[in-house]
Amino acid sequence: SLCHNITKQQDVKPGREDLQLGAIIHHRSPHVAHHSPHTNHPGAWGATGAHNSSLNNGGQPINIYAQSGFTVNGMLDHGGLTPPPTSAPSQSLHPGLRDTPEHGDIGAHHCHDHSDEETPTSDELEQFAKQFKQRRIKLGFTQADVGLALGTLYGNVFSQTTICRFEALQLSFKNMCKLKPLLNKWLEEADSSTGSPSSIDKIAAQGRKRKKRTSIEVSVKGVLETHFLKCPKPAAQEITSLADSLQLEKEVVRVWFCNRRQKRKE
DNA sequence: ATGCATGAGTT
DNA sequence: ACTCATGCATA
Repeated sequence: SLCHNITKQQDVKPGREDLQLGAIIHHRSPHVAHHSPHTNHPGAWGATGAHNSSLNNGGQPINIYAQSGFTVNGMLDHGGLTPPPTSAPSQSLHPGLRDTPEHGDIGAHHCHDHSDEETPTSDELEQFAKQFKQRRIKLGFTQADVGLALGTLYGNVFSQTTICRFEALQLSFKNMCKLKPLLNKWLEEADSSTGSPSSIDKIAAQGRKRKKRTSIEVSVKGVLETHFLKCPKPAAQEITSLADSLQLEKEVVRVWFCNRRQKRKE
């Protein structure tokens, strides 16, 4: 629900005006091995390797996934290391909703005005995201570094993906608002920190079995796209028949539509 | 950077 | 069964 005003320009534009100042960060890149060439295979949940984003050793895919809990649709064993603390209120905010409307605060008088506590506007978020990225790069940190730092700093770890999406404004307005304060704090802490950071503890792993990512052929995607334009929210039965005709698992098609819808809102 | 997937909370 | 926040794995 952010992209309305925010420039979500058609991606893929090599040279953006954005400055990648010569901050050449080398750091050890976490990319690892690839494996089995065969793509999807209904019902095959290979244990996937997980690696440590930062300090990855020899490149050995450390398999942290246990054999125990499955995750077949809906059922789950909760094992996630989701940081429990902080925020809990996840009130729905309508997709199309813009700035948060002011509430008539009766009796609630907040006289302190910190740097920014109030909900930012889309433009402010855009500004911040841009600035954030620049400084992050100048300071020599990767997106993954930041995500990890947020964890050691505030207990909420985030992935490289999320930081990336934040910078690219690809999160919902609400989500952007939630993360901004954290990233802002990290930023302050980042350039002012001289050499105090220690922090290298994060509980290792938990077991989780994840379905191998299905690779949908381009031609098939085309068909899905076409259907999406006509009906972005197909009924269960339509999904079933569509999946059947495309020779995909129903679940895969269902998820595809969910993700497609979500993407549209970004 | 992005595609498909998971899971908690809603509808 | 959906939305939303989030992330592993991969391009």
